[in-house]
Amino acid sequence: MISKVLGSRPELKQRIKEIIPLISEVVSEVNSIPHATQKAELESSFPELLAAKPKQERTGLPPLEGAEQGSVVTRFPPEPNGYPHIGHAKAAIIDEEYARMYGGKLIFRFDDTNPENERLEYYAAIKVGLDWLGVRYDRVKNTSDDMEVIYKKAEEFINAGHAYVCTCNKEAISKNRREMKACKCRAGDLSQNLKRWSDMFSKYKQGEAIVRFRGSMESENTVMRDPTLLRIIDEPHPLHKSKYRVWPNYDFAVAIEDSMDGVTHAFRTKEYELRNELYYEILERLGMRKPRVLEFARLEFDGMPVSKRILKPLVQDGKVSGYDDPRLPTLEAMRRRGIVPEAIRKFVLSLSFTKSDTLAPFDTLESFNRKIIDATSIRLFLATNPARLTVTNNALREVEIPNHPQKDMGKRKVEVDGTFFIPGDDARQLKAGDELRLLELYNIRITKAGPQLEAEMTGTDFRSEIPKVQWVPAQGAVKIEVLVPKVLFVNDEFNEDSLETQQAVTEPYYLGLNVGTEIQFVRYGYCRKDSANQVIYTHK
RNA sequence: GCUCCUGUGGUGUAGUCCGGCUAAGCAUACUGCCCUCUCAAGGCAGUGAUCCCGGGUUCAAAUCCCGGCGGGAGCACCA
Repeated sequence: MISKVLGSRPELKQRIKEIIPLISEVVSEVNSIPHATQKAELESSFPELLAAKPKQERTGLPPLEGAEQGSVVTRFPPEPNGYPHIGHAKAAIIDEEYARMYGGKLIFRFDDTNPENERLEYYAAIKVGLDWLGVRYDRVKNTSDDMEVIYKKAEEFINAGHAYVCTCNKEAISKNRREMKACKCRAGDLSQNLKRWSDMFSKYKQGEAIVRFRGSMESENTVMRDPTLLRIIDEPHPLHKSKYRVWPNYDFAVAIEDSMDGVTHAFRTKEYELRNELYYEILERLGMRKPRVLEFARLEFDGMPVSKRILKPLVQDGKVSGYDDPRLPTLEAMRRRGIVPEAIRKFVLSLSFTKSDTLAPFDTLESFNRKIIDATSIRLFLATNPARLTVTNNALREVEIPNHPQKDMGKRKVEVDGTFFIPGDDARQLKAGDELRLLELYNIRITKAGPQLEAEMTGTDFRSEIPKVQWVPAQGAVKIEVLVPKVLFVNDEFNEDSLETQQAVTEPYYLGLNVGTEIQFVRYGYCRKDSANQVIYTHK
């Protein structure tokens, strides 16, 4: 009660000591009145207090610190070294949402400074993925197009003594870092550094020399112990072939690019957090404008790894069919499976912008997806592990069945001749004498149970109290396979049963549907047509 | 090992900065009812959280302070 009063009248806080006795007096007075009388008093004098508050769902991301309407610039900087996945989606959607929220701009920048990893097909795949997601950007660029600027900044650094060229081998550098010791290269004078720098473009071989940031070998933050800024890579670049062989590494390139591109808010995942100090320090010494760097938790689904290190062998060993295998968290796989971009966006936003580690709930994604696709999914009958059913006194030739219970999606004509397939699971539970309704058709009573069921029609009127089952006419039944993706990894072990194939039959109407159509098989679940004889199970 | 980040129901989050208008909101999952020729979608209701633990400050702490513990990440010439 005290809290309530202070909450609505914060100015009374100063006089708290005087108020407390007053409040307790009033409270005990009210408490002495019978409950029913209290309620009646409330209803007559303050009816608005009893009205229920409307529920409100949070939408969108939390406000951005330091963001001004109209001047926010964000960027999505993937490396074109693999196929886009849910992790990319999260980053891109956050980048775009904030840009939109503040009427700003989104830059789509390929962070392609390691020619050993980049491939043309990945540039394309990432772009396709973004377009599919519906992420709209205001500018596309490649870090590799700015090499001249980056070289200029590197020279500026060397000249100012902020960087030096180190010719020690990897092991020595790593050892020195751990032991907080400087190597003799660090003490080299400007002329030596300049000479070595120019030699990096010709004389040195890959691995023989790197440009190092002059940080502090004693820093608590290991990132600051003279990290690499540029190195030699002789591999031809997919865009620039062999034009360059000295390439900046991530820290150097990103800081310069973000600053130059006018980025105001740079988002990255948590594992980069220790690199913030370096990022800011590079820009400080270069005298360049500093964007705000903010980090968020990685997004990964339980048992659905995203890492190339894990996925690549799976693809190579044929454990999965490719990067679009429906068990994978790649965008292409999710698309094939029937996950819709709007659902991914809603899902990502529901995760909010936080640094806490997330065990992502695939359930929630499915739920969002189901609500979206339900309105447009055509309803069809499917019988898995089909059992044959003969209705001995069938009198109907044809029925018309609506394609959707609420939406007007047309009707389909289904021919019947008394022989059907029904789901094996349903069939197994039937005994002679059981009554059930063949959905949208008529009621039957089982006369003979077993794998070859027989039944007689008992009426056409709809009866809500008897069980219902979907059916497929035996004549013209289309044989299809249902691919049911399950969790890929269980306890870090590849799940050999992660892809189940179910044999099924469906209505001839299926044949006329385009590949990619989302279907809700009644009483079974949502599936996406993948080919003439295969569907992929989306979710329940 | 060192350093950094993080810890709210089964799950994901809101609230935490600026302690009190909330004996913790929303979503998802689950249960029940309504609607419906689906075990879908939609509507309604319900179950479920000593706000990681222990101290402290205060009239008042999920929120502030101290100390633990759990989880994650970084310690590359990868991003």
